[in-house]
Amino acid sequence: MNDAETNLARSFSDETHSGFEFPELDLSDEWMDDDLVSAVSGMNQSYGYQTSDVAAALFSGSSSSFSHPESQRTNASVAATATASANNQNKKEQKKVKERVAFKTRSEVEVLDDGFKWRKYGKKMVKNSPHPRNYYKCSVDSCPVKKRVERDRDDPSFVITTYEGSHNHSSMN
DNA sequence: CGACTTTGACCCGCGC
DNA sequence: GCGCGGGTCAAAGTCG
Repeated sequence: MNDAETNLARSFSDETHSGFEFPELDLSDEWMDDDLVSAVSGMNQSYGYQTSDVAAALFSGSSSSFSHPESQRTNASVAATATASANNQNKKEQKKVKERVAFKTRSEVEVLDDGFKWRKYGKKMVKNSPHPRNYYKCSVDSCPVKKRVERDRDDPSFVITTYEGSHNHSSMN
């Protein structure tokens, strides 16, 4: 882990950021699954924004209801687009009830501190991208949450983080 | 010394 | 049925 990132992330929530560029949150089909897909984009900061608020809200409220006051302060812009799953309860939704939440964040490091501890368990090269994709699991005892991190194909300064499942616990302790 | 990364192999679903 | 792409396992290595 990186202490510098952690400290930055922790202290970031106290600052006030206003120069927030919101570069056209495009939900491409690549990561638009048939499940719930939400997207967070933004941060003119290269890294160190506070994702724990976002993550906490998502993990507690299951991605549709996102009215967390903290998230506004952190400039996390959320587009809760349940578009794909709105009229698509054909086949997948009956089998897979796992919620899937995708973030697209501007960052130069892919391991962002969201308040949880992650254990990497895999790395793969993806076909449509020159960048690898990393697979993480929550390292807390019997927590089923998985996380997938990859870089944007044509904008490597963006990182796409996909959470899957919800935590059993409040934090990493 | 324990917890975590790394990395190739294995597995599985899907399209041809 | 086979090959490919994506996801996971697990043994060995690394780090604190």
